[in-house]
Amino acid sequence: MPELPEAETIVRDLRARLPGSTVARVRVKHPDILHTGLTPTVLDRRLRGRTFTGVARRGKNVVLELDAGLRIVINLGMTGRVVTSDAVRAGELRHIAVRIELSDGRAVLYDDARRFGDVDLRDEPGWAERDAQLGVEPLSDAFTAELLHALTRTSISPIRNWLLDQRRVAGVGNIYALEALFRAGVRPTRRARTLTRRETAALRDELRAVLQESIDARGTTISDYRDASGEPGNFDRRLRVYDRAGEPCTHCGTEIRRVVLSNRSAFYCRRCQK
DNA sequence: AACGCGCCCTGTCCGC
DNA sequence: TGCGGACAGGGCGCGT
Repeated sequence: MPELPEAETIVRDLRARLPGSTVARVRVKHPDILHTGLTPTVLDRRLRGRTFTGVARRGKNVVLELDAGLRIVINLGMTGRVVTSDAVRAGELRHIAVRIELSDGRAVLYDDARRFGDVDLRDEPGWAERDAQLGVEPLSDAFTAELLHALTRTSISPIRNWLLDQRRVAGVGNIYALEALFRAGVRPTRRARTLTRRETAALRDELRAVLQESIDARGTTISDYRDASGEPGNFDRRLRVYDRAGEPCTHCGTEIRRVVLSNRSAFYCRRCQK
């Protein structure tokens, strides 16, 4: 579910609620969402008494920062939510996998119906390792047209698949990859290395635009995404191709097509996208 | 080495 | 109303 804009929205909400609070204890209901090697006992023991100092985002990951350089790294998978207990009604969350109880009586809750998410705990060097696995932040100054062009030269993958690989560009998922490709006039099936300089420049610009516009709208809610305040996002009304198979293209009226790439749907306008 | 596929798991929707 | 199948915003591990 959540891509960069949804993670960013959650991070901004938590940033207003979490720093300064101290962990009392941690309860894990579904240990299968813990990162490989991490156990409920270790998580509880290492977090007790630690104080939250900040909240950050890296790609699609929500990063809860604590003193002593500790970080809780949360990948939301398809249905993950991170909220503080004071922001939701009792009973609203039906799949709480991890509950981080705070000394002020509140709790940080990780809820995940499908349990595709991942909760990890990292010290400073451990975080550096994870950070290094992720590609460039698309909203950063480092994400230039030059860089995107250079990175795509060696790949024969369809550009949609290429964009989903978090080791290259961090934070782009299926929705925003397809929306950016539509705006840039590039078909999702095009092999990455065949994009012209003009096309990679347009794709870079449109990716940044669509991600920023979605952040401004507090993300996209298809069905169950909610931000850390429990509110749905508003960007779904602005989607031009995602999940619009059979509907007319907003630009030319041609029916939007659906194709399957690597077992995941891709949507495009065959007239507007070359 | 890079790539695509199957799979992880639960919920929802659609056709019969 | 019930049931089976398809599908879902992600990403890992595997075989090629």
